[in-house]
This record gives sequence, C-alpha cells and structure tokens, in this order.
Amino acid sequence: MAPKVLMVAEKPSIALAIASVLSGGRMSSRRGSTEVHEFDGMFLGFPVHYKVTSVIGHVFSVDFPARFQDWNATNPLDLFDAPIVKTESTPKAHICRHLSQEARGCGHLVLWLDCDREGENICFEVIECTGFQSTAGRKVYRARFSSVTEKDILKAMNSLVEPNKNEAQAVDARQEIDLKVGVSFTRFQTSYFNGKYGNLDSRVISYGPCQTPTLGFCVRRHLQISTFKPEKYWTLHPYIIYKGYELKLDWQRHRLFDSDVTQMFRNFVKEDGFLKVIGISEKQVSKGRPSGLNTVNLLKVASSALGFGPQLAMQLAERLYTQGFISYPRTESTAYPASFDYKGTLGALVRNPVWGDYVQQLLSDGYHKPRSGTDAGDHPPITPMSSATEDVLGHDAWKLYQYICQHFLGTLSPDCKYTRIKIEFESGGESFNCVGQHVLVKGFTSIMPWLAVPEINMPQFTEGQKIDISRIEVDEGSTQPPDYLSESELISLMEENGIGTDASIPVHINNICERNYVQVQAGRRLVPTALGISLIRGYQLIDPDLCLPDIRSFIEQQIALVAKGQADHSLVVEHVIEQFKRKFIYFVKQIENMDALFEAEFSPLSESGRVLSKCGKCLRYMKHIPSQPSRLYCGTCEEIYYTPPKGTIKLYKELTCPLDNFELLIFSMRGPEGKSFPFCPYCYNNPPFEGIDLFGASKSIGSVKLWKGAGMPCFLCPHPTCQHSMISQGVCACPECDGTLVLDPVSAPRWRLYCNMCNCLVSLPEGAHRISTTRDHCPECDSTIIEVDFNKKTTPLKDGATLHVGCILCDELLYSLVEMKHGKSFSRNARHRGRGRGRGRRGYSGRGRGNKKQQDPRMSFRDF
DNA sequence: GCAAGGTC
Repeated sequence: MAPKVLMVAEKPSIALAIASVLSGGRMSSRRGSTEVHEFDGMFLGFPVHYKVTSVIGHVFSVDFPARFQDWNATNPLDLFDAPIVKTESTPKAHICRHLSQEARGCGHLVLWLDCDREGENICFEVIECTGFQSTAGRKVYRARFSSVTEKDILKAMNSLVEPNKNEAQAVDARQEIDLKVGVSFTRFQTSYFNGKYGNLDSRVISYGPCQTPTLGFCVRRHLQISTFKPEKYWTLHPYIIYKGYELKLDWQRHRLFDSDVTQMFRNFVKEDGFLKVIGISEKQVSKGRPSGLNTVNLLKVASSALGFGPQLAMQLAERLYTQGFISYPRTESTAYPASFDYKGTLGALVRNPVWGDYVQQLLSDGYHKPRSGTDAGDHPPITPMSSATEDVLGHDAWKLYQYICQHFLGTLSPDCKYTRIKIEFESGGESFNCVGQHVLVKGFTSIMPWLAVPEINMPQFTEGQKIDISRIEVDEGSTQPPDYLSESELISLMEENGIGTDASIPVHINNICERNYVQVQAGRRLVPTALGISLIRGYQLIDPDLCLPDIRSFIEQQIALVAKGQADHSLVVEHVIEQFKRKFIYFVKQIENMDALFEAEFSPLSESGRVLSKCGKCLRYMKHIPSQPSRLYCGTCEEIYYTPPKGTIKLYKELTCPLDNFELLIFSMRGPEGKSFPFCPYCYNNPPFEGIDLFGASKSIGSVKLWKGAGMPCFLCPHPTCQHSMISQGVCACPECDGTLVLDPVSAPRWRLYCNMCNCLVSLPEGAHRISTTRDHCPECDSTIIEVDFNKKTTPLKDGATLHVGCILCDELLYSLVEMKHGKSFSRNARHRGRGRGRGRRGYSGRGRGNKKQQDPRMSFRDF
C-alpha cells in the first residue's frame, strides 16, 4: 500500500482548492469534523495516497485554569503570575480528535495554513493534535503559498520548508499577554465600579489592548468637540458678470479672523472697482482608477456610503461568498496576482442587467489592468464571481454586492482625465481666483458615479484683461468643531495604528458598543457615553499609556522580536507581563482618581434602584437595581445580591424563605411564554445545598458559580418542607431531559408546568381558579397529585362541581386537559409500561454532577 | 462575566 500523506489547511475552502488542484479534480470526498478529500499522487518523487482536510481557524485558545475562574476567590493581581491552559476553541467540532484520527497511518504531514503568524501558530496546534512530533520517521512539512491558484500550489509543493517555530511562539506570547492584561484589568474594574454604582448599565467594565485604544479614539474626538471654542472669521468675495456668467471669486487669503482688517481690504478692492486677470493656468489632471478592494476598504464604504456597520457588512459579505457571488471577503491585499483571469471574471458579469453593457464595452474596447496595490500574500482582492440581481440577494446584500461589482469594474476602467483651469485676478493689491473643470475622459467614474469630477464651466479670459466688479461680499462665519468620529474614520485610525486585524476590527467596534461605551448615531458616527468618557479620562489621569494606541504597538514590537528569533519567548512574555503588572498595581492604587469621575457621573448603589423586599439579616428593605447587572442592594448590611438577568422582578406575596428569612421574589422571563419562578435572594446567590446545576450557569464547568446572575431559584431547591421548593412544586419528570416539571405558581389563568432544567412547557386546564400541588402522590406513577379548582362557568365536572383532585398522567379528566407546548408530543398507548417513580418525594438525588446513573427508572411523559 | 485572534 502506498504511504499516506496528510495535508491540513486553515479552512475547508482552502482544503478543497488544494485537493482539486493536486488531484486534477479526481478525488473522493467524505465528511468528518471537516471534509477530507482523498486521491493518489506523487510526493517527493514517490507514489502516495493523499488526504487533504482542514481545521477551522485556531484549534486552541488560552484561558486560566478552573481555580482562577471564580471572580470572588481570585485576586486579579494573581492572574499575572497564573499558569495558562490551552483548551479547544470549539470543543463541539472535535477538530483535535479529527486530526489525530486522520493522521493515523500517515508518514508525512504537510501544513497548508495561511502564511501569516497566526497560520504558523496553527501549524503547531495541528502538529500537537496529530502527534507527529513525537514519532520518529514521520516528517512535517510547511507549504508556503500566496494564493490558491494552481501555479502557487504547485510551486509550494516543490519548495516545502519547515514550520517556523519562532513565529508560532510570537503568537503564543501575544495570547498570554492579551489574556493576562485584559482579564486582570477587566475583573478589577468591573468588581470595583459595579460594586459602587447602580446605574453604569454595563455588566462588564472591560479593558483590552485593542478595544480600549479604539474607545480612546472616539473619546479623543468627543473631547475635541466639547472643548472647542468657535472663532469668528471673515472672508472677501468679489463677483463679476462676464460673457453671461456670474462668477464668485475666492480670496487668496481664504479668511481672516479680524473684521476691521477684512473691511480694509474690501475698501481697497472697492476703490479699484475692477479685477485684472494676472494669470491663466491650465493643466491636465488624472484621477486614478482604484486598486483592488480589500476588507478594510469594503468596511469603510459599507459604513460611510451604505450605512451598514462592520459586523453586518461582514455577515453580508460572508453570505455572498458562500453563495458564490464574490471571492473570499477577508483579505488585506489590494493587488491582484499576475495570473488573475480578468477576462473570465468580466465574462461572468456580462449578462448582468444593470451593468452588462458596461462590461461588454470593457471587453470589446479592452480593459486596463488594475492600478497596482499591495499584496499581503493572503487572498486576492474582493471580486465578484458570478452575476446576481436584487431579487436573488435581497436589498442589503444587493447593495453590498453592487458596490463590489462597481468597484471591480472601476479597477479595470480607464483613469478619469480632466482639465483644470485656474484664473488669477488682482484688485487693490489683493489676489483672487476661480477654477473651472472640464472632463475629458470619465473613465472609471462612469461606473462609480459618486467619484465623478464635476463639470465647472468658465468663460474664456485673456491675460491683462480688466473686468468690472459687480459687487463685493464680506461673508462672516465661525470655525466649526469637528463632527463625532465616523465609523469609517475609526476603521482608518485602527488600521493606521495597527489596532486589530481585518477580521477583528468589527469585533472591537462591536465590543465598545455592547459595553455601552459608545453609541452609533445618525450617519454611523460614534458618540461616547458617560461611561466611555469616564473610563478614558480616568486612564488619562492615572496612566495615559493604558488607552493610547501605542500599547498595541508596544506588544506587537515585543513579540516581533520573538518572531524574528531575536529574543526568547518566555523572557519576552515575562518582561512584558512584569511591566503590565506594575501598571496594574499602580492603577489599583490610583483608582480613586478615576472613581472621582465616576462619582460625578453615576449614582452610588445606596441611591439607586427602588425599594423592593426585606433583607433576612437586618430585616430592612433592600433596593432593586434593574440596570445590568440586575441586583439587590442592602444598604444596612452593604451586601449585593445578584438576581436572574433579563426579566422582571416582583415581590412574592411577602412570603419568606424558611432557611434565611429573606422575602421571596418572583422573576418573570420576557416574552408571552416566559416562565415565572420564585427565588430567595440569599439562596439564589448562596445555594444552601451542594451539587446543584445552577440556573443560568455554564453547564460545561460543573456547578461552580461562574457569573453574577447564575443562582439557585426555588425550583431547584431540595428543601423537604418549604412550599415553594422543587419538592413541593415538582409534579413529574420532564419528558425531554433529566429535569422535573414544576408548577408555575403565578401562571393563572393559563396554568402551566415547566421544566426546571430545559425549555419544556406543558399547559394545564385553562381558566381554572386555582391549581396547586398537594402532599399526596399517585399510587400508579408517583407523580404529585394536583388539586384543580375549576371556574364555575366552565367546569367540566358534573353538576357544576369545581374541585377536582388527581394525577395529571393517570386521571382521565386531567390527562385529557393537559397539552405539551414545547417538547415532543406524546400519546398514552403504553401508559402503564414500567413502574412509575415520580420524583416528588425521593429527596435530592440524581440531579447533581455525575450522579445521573443512580436515577431510578421513572414514569414521565417520556414513557407514554 | 473577562482579551484578541482565527473562522462558520
């Protein structure tokens, strides 16, 4: 059997392209975590069997070990010296397992990751997953390619190299630095400010070496605007009427900030009464066609001309790409590869109803090659691949596609050429001028009309000629502050300062919006909020480095040393981390300077929120603060109790928790079918029983309390006698999961049961006065017996009786009135299969971590 | 609940 060669690309599309080229299209493809393409061929002069597959970006990402995940138990300062662990970025995709399986029996590994630092880093992630490094005799190769054309792929195959460990380690360094710096500052700021103020309206007060300088740009502009002092100015405009034109002339001095002096010049001109032509210049100007379109330029146009935010623009572009209408939309390059097939691409657009004629003309008159741009070695510029119409794409995608087509056709069109005539005049010792423009060749501006050069007609003048002034105007104006930063300007600033990448720039902008630091207003301009301004002004007071773009360049420059092999990876990390640690310590020490700004802007917890319920410790009323993170604040005990997020909270009939005396609250999730449940503020934050999968907690890391807002509502409480606990309110097992269906106590008149773990919902007899659980259990199936008090008018009972007691599964009447809302439907055919063991009285077993096997077989809707 | 970077 021929030896096997495994090849791995960064994304499925590249794997497909490589396999297609190397196999000449004769390959077999099968599905896996990612597709695998197989074929036979030659490798280094020997016949081999190829397998080509891919990862989906990074396989791993870095994080802190579990013991550093609890915000309350970890001092953020300790994070600088904490170990870091690599975990799979998308565990569900099982990429690591996939690579390890595919590598089995392969003698060679060829890495086709993108040719940048991140790609080099992913190379080593792949090597780790495949286990290639540990086995002698198996060789690892790196293919270096600048595009996925046949020529480039074959060239790369003939010049395989080794993966570059230094570049990969530079990325490791960046990951560790970004993680430690970002997370430590974020946790500290969040805990500090959310523990003091009630109306910050952001769950997380985040800090990051990219997002914070991004915010810094927006706030810098805001400060320019708010400190702007307008100044009055005056300007002089003589008018002439000549050969049927009335011309307004511009003053060479443009404007003066002194009214008297301007008047003086006006008088000089007025005394002369005429203008003398002292110069006529005419020159040909060429306005160059664009070079290829890259991601950042697409995002800028999308924001400024189409009104699409970067996130939306990328989503639309992504869709156009996967549907085959445009080429890969994430690229830095503005230069096309020498081999690019312009003719073929134009051919694909020639039938388009909107610009088909223009394409035809380019094909017949001959097109120009695009103006040379920069080749970043990643992907060709964003190019239309096939023709589409608005009907097919929908309005937004069409707008973006249309621009991509117009831009592409523009790159192949002639330059725009026009003549510019400038006439200079003199009067009273002052100089004036006017300018005319005449377009000779529209060129690319006919397909990109918004860039067209306006035609400005001008009569013929002769030098030395004198023309009477018809009138003189003195215009008064005042200097204007700049406008708020447009998103497009922000993208440019980020690009210039090396903040983020083409793929991450939209994410950073989105971040500062989501955190409520800036708001996108009319014309996609970014206006910072009080929170955003306070943060940046705070950094400026304490340590301006923290919000300057240089912070990113500093990190980049440090890790570049690692990439070039000029410095040791761990020494660089250590050095950079040490510096940030010092900055962190100083920041913590000086936080009161930032806090002074917060004090002026925000309300302390004690003044926030509305009085809601009684604290079980001091028996005084606590206040509910509904802004994120939603919480209760006891001013006497100075304690915060987080509440479930995203819903409304009310007092629950002044009932109290038997464990701690806190007044119970009812939380209602949003939406018409949102469930409601009681909870005790104290138990919710401090679950009195071990091993409970908290409501709202991340399931993947067990029941550790991971974030504010996760907690234990009564429906998870195993208290044996409290009338609100799962034990009392639970009716039967959930048909969908391991949970329990509990009675929604405030769902009248549309009574219902919901699952305490999943979304399963069961409706009970509608319109009943009251439905409640009893202490009795069904002898058949052990479900909790419920008591229904029907409405007199609509009771289904004989003789107008209203009270009925029974099991919702075994009682014929009740069973006929319940209905599954969310979840599988059920029938009662095999109802008595198995032995019913309703969960009601069985105590708290089998719901904790890893206990599932101990569960008794039990009756539920599932068994029907 | 935290960063930034890949990609879907």
